[in-house]
Amino acid sequence: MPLPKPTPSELDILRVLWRHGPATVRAVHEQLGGGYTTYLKLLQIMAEKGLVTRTEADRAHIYRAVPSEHEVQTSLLGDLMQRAFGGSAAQLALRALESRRSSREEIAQLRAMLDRVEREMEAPAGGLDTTADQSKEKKA
Amino acid sequence: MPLPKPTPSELDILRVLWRHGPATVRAVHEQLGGGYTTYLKLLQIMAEKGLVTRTEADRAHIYRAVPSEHEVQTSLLGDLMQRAFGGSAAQLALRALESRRSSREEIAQLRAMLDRVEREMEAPAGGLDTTADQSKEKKA
DNA sequence: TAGTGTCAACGAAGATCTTCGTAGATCGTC
DNA sequence: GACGATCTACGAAGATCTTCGTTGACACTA
Repeated sequence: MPLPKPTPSELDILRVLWRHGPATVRAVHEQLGGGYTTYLKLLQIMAEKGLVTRTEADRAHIYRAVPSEHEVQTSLLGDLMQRAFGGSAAQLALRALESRRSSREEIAQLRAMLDRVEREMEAPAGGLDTTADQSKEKKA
Repeated sequence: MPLPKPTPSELDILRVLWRHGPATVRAVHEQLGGGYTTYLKLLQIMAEKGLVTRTEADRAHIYRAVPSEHEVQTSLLGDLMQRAFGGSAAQLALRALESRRSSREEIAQLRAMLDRVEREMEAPAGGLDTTADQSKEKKA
């Protein structure tokens, strides 16, 4: 198994690391509030799980997120898609859009995405690889 | 608080109830495999939580899903949207579509949805600016 | 009526998640 | 060198989730 799915608390921490970059326990703690050792413990567990790495050069260790935000989003979404949408990404997207606000720019992005998806339907890019895992990212 | 978010196991059970309609513990158990009393216990807990109701007329009680599939999907999606996508439904939808297969029909549905969303953006729905919404607001 | 099977109820165990207190090491300062 | 602040490590408690064994009630039947 590549990386475990982060728990809600772990996701909170990852979000801090994605936004602020590598950080100490104290920095995370100050961003999120609550007990200092709570985040120490969580970060230790996350390091065991492989969700973060740490540098022990200084006395206050520096933690870095391992998976990118993109990867985690894809993973969590794949999970929910399987569990609640019968594996249909489109049904999920439909549900996401149906009662919530989006900007014009986002709508334009989505149209472009639909165009792309439709184009790729005609060009057989790969087999029926419907794995729920995060797949390889096309490096830009 | 309306209804709690179903746990993964509870969601499995709800999916059976949505697909098959009201069912006994045995029916759920036969659909999902595993120990009989596991589902008995889960359904009892779900009844306490309000996720299902039950009819005790017969010796084998009949359980019914309380929230619709639609409602649960919306709820779980809203949760994930907040936790992992900074509240952006469009970003979530984009991520859902970017590496997964959808049918032409689903893509057409999505385009229609985008059209609708965009139309609703332009039509202020009523003369009054009843923006009882969450968007831009000067702090009080 | 004794035996077999099905049912709900209950309790408990194990896993995971979250939180925090305490202990011990280290650093800076007086 | 003593003191206080800061840090890691460790353990444990409480909550939730999942699973299952046992018990007692009930029903069918030979």
